Amino acid sequence: MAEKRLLLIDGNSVTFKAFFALYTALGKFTNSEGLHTNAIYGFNTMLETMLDTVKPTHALVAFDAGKKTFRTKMYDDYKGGRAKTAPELSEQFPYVKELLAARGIQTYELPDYEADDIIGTLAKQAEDNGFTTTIVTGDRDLTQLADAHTTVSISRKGVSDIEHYTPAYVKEKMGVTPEQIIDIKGLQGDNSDNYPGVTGVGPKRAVDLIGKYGSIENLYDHIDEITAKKLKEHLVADHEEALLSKKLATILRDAPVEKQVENLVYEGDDQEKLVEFYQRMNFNQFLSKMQIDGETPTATPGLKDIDFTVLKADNLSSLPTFANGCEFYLEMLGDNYHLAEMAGFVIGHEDHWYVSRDVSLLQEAPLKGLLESADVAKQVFDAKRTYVALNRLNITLAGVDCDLLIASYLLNTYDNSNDLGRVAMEHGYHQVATDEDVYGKGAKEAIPADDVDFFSHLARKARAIEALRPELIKDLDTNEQTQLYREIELPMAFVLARMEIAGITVEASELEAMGSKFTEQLAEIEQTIYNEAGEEFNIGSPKQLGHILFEKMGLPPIKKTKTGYSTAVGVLEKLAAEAPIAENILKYRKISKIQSTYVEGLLKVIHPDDHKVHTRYLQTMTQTGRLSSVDPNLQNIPVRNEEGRAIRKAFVPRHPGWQIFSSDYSQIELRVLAHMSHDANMQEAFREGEDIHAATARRIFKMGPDEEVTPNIRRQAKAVNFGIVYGISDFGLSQNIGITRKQAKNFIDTYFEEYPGVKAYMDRMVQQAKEQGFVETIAHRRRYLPDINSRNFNQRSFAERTAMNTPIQGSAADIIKIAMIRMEDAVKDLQATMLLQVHDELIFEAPADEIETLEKLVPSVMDSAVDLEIPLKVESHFGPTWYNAK
DNA sequence: ATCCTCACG
DNA sequence: ACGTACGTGAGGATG
Repeated sequence: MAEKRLLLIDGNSVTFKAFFALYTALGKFTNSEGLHTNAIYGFNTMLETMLDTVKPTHALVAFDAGKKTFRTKMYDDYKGGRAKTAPELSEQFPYVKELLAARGIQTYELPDYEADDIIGTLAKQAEDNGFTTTIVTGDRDLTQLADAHTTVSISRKGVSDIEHYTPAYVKEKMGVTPEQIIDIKGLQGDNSDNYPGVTGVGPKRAVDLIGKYGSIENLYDHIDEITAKKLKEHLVADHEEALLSKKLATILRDAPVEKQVENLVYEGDDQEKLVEFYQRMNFNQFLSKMQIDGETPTATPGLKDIDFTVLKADNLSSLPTFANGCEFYLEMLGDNYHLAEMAGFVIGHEDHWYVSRDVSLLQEAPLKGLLESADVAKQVFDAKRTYVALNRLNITLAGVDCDLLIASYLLNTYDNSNDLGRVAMEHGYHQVATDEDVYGKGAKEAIPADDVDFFSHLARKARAIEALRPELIKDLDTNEQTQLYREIELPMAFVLARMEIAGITVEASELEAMGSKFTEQLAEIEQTIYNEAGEEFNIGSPKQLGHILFEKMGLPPIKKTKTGYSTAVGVLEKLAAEAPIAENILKYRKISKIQSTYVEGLLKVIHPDDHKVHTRYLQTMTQTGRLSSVDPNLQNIPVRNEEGRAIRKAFVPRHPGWQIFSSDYSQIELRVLAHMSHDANMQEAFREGEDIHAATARRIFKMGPDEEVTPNIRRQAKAVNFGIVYGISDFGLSQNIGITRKQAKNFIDTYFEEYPGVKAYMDRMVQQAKEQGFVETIAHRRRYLPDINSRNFNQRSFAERTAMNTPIQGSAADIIKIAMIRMEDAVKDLQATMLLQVHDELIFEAPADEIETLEKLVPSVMDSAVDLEIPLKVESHFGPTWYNAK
């Protein structure tokens, strides 16, 4: 007879474990309907592991039927005092059961009994019928069921870290046999199940006593042998409790379970149901895994076939005119669309899809005309990427009506994936795979050689754009985000595209000259440090450096990181007073940072043909609405110290005699705060044109009108102003300006007394986030804050600070974006070109004779971008290089 | 891949 | 009491 293997799972216990194992990732595990899925996901992970290792022929998952059981009848307070199950968890139970149905596993619950008793009873039945049984649970109590043919598997920390309890392992680990577990629990009680046991007996004594006497009953038969006086007293006094607790701890082997173990045959997955379930839960990894394990290795499960026409030079004329618009997607491998090879495209509408690998067809009629026509509406995913790439083919994309990527980002900033398949799944659409699924990743990433595979994927992308557009557009409207979308973000994409294409000229020779100077300096400092340390080591390794400083040289470790000693700037600065090596390390760090990131980093990305660097602005990345810049990042070129600032000498205009011109908003975030909070005192300071940090200093230090604001006092006030914008905490402020927490708290309290409108604003934002789940900027940009009601102090505090900061930072981002869009039009008759944006600053190149014009024009466009309750202020600078534009 | 450090607003 | 400033990207070391 073939071996019969039974898998029994404690559904409640494992779901609980899974929920808490993935608790920190709770925010990431939600499906498109807002259902939390972390416990379902974790449960399935555990299930996969167990199915793989046990290979069961029979299986069942038992659940608790309700709160009241025969145990609560025996003892009122059984499992009393437990915190209510979090709603994020309880909502997941029905879906765990649905998952199990799709996986071909029966579930069962029995009124008045716990899952444990069902398992105990079935395990007994299985034993009598010659099964080998594996029990899965998160609860150690079930180890009492371990025997020669029954293993109890307990998940430890995560969901895949599983410990297998055989009788021998129980004995080794717990010091008693499985049958004696209940005696142990009888004596020591159980805090989580809330029953007492014997006073003064903990795990250690319980194991000792049971080891010696075998059982509670035998122990009481020999109670006179106990010599420890206090212990004996307690045992006698708590005799009844001990017996009751033992009874409560005993798992039934004869509950009235209606299932017969022979009927628990494991049927295996219902493929169709499971695919549908995974899709609904957004379990893309499990979906991909099915694809790998499944019989049809190239097709993602659940994808239906799609028709397409392959375009060739000789059938281009068969293309429709697309009077009702079309979907268009240009495919390339890799992120950097300035350079990436274009692999193919799809164009079409209403399930007529035209595809090709030959992008040069786009330069032919009628395709070029279609793409360049403002009258043919194009629906795309990532307009900026498409525009820049088409520009390389001398095609100027026009008539873009909808960019699905931007729409999705505005609806929820967490949906910032640049993958169409992923975004589609976020919105519950599953008829398109992710690029990773089709193209692979890492070294194996490639466009499929098979035409059907590749073209189907392209066609599905186009169809997804068409299918998702109406819903997303409607959602934007519901959120009052249509204007943000149509008038800010969509036009912004093209402004950014043109800035990226323009690029900024960087003189390699300048960087190379700096580089050789730095190389010499580094060698020199390196030698000094080796001498001071008494040996050579890798200064760039925090680990080796920590060893040298704090172990070999015995300096006091001021701060620790997760993995060792901190060697961050703050720490080294404190050490510098007593150890000159610290000073040298700081100098070494500073120079090697400039060398590797800026000199070498920039040299690597200068385009050999035009001597420019072409960054990419990520428009759908940040949680606040700011842009970010990559490849290279041109938003963090050094400026705060002179050595680094010199890098800016390499950034020059594209023509000799031209100038770099830069305008920046002065204190834009504090002005936005003054506007949004309507705080009269802060608004007055800005209207009077006061130095806001000095004004704040006068207020929080209660200074008289004739008292002078010293630089140090102003510096402290400035830090408080910054702190306010960040969503202040006394600790953060105290760290930043080196005062005690108490002093910091005083500053903050006084600040809020002096600027009561600001205090009210902060409270209002947190309140709003709690009530509606998100905060908004002046242009209705949203950020959802699911952690705002978290029971975890840290998560909640972070969400609160974010609620205060995001409307400020995000509104400032809104303002400069509006200015940038208007700027293009404002400078269209000039040769001046907008090149860079650095959050509150715009950088241009222009002929010298246009500078005078720009000095008036640029600030006027910037300060009139929005109408606030207080004026915006803009300052301008220019010079022959970026370095000189100060 | 992840941590640490450090560049910017 | 909890452990903290907000938002980013890049390079180097390390597992």
